[in-house]
Amino acid sequence: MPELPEVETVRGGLAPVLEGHRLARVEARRPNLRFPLPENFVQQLTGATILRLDRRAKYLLARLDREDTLVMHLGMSGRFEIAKSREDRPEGVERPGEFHYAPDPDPKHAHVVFETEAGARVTYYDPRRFGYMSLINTATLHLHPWFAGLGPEPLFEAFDAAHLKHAFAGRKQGPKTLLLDQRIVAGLGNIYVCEALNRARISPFKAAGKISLARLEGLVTTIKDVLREAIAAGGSTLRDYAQADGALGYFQHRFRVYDREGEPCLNPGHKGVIARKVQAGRSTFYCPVCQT
DNA sequence: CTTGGGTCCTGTGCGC
DNA sequence: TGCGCACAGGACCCAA
Repeated sequence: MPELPEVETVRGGLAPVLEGHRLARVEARRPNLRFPLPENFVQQLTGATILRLDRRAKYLLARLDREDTLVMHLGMSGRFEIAKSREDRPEGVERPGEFHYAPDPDPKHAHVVFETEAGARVTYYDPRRFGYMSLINTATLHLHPWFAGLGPEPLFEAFDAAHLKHAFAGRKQGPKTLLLDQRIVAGLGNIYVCEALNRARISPFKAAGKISLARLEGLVTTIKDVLREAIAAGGSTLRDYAQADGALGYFQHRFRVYDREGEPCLNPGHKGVIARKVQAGRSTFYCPVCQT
């Protein structure tokens, strides 16, 4: 799924049509995504104004002029699309508040629909339905199980080598596995962890507790670099991820290891070939030669 | 506490 | 062309 750069890209795409806008109509086309939607989901959201759209880890947070925040997670295959209301209404038809949209291209997986008073329709699609949404009291959001244990944002200063040193201390698992743990750092996923470790030339399998502080400094730098580059590129479009406006991210063209098994390592100075191994149930792509 | 494995759900792409 | 299997961006839960 969408990892931090993709969620950040989605946030940026949705913000112009949602921030400061009132929801005129909300539709839940099924009672559950991964989890049941709140009983009063549609009722709570209808008429609410989205004050601001934020991101924490891989969660999108729509701050409402209500007690609750709309929390959304895209899971593996979640995606938003924005449809603007059509300008070409039939001649003479003037019905304020009634908008016309092009037919939904994928109605089978369109699970939640938001329409603003200004006439933007935001549809949430999620074939695998690993994504989820909920309404959570804003004042106690940080205490909610989804948020209470989250590690620092990787692009914030609090995420540094000292933090990793502490989090990795005594751990025998590889840094690959631990960096996927949202309690250690929040927002990384399989792709960007593989990419960062290759750039830092650190083995995904090395006991994390034995990585020197100096190499952790390098790792922190590459993590921040790869995330910033990916955000600038609009994220990575693999199978079904797209930006909210339908545009495709293009960071996938800059992958150095992810999904490149058998191809040459791009780090200079050697002729290593990218390998794939399953680690903790997930594919790890790495260069066996330069990642030590 | 750490670690590995299974699970949710559906779609796609590959080899035969 | 059809079929079965492996695999997919996440994260929780449980047992050892």
